[in-house]
Amino acid sequence: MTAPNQLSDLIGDLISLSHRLTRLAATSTDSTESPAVWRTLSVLRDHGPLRLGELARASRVSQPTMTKLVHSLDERGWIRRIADREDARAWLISIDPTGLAALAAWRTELAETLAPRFADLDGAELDALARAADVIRERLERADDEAAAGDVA
Amino acid sequence: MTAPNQLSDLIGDLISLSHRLTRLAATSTDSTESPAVWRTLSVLRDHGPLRLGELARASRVSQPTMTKLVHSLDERGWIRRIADREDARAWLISIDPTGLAALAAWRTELAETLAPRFADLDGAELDALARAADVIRERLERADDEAAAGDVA
DNA sequence: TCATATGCATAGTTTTGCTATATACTTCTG
DNA sequence: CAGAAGTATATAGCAAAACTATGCATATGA
Repeated sequence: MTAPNQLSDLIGDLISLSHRLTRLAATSTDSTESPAVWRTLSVLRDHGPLRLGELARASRVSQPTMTKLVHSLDERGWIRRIADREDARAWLISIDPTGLAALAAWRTELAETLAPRFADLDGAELDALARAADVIRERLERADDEAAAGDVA
Repeated sequence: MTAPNQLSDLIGDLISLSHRLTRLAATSTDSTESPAVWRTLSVLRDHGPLRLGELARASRVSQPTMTKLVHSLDERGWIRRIADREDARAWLISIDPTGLAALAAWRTELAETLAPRFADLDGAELDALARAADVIRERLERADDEAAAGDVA
């Protein structure tokens, strides 16, 4: 059965599969970086510069956790802290070209490791994966926006 | 662009999105259980009874970690340890009806929380998600089998 | 200007998972 | 059949990652 008619089952399956896929990725590369590092860099790459608090919400970690993460990313030179001229308490965190390169390298390594498993996909399957990725990305962004509600107005 | 022509980009995107979706799920429910609990129960539900070591590989954790997990699941009554009559060192771990119910309850809670975000999907999008889930599941099982290579023959 | 709110940093703890190793049983060899 | 080697799980101890609570500096508004 390709299409469960219960949205609810589909969501449950997607989450479980995501868990397992995440673990597969985590154990597939030699990278010693935590998943949070790549998640954070990915968010920065997709969104552009964000305040530390916004970044924490988008990456779904607490603010203190993001403070630590940003610290370690900064030491590596993978991000840049730009002082917010409009608010001396705040920083804008932006991904450095070095970080972008590190992210790209990780994605390449991951793809090389996993590609064999996905090499035999036909066009329709590839298309389904790409469409699914788009849908999920869109819903995640929406969730981020809602989590940050109040910032904008 | 709906279909990146680089498989490699698609894989990178899927992994990043999985990370974020996993975090979204983790912070969306009131469940105090670790993701590993649900991942393990899901694997048991899909595969049926497995040896502890096989379960560790399928759930992508080390064997000692799975020993602890199984211990805590056992205390809760969510799984059963069945002595393997053919090998006194080994156990077959099977999901208990209670565990199945707990898993179902978590999936329901998750679906109720997340369904609003996915409520406006059209048929084609739903189909793409379902097909993507099938493809990913298949590749994960294949990865599991390879990790356990040697068991069968 | 003082009170309150907000953004980030720090401290300390809990959770989760790991590596290394021990124990018990099985299997193979002579 | 004894003993060596291998395999399945358990235990010990440690490292990483994320949390809550709280502190400090700046902003905002009466």
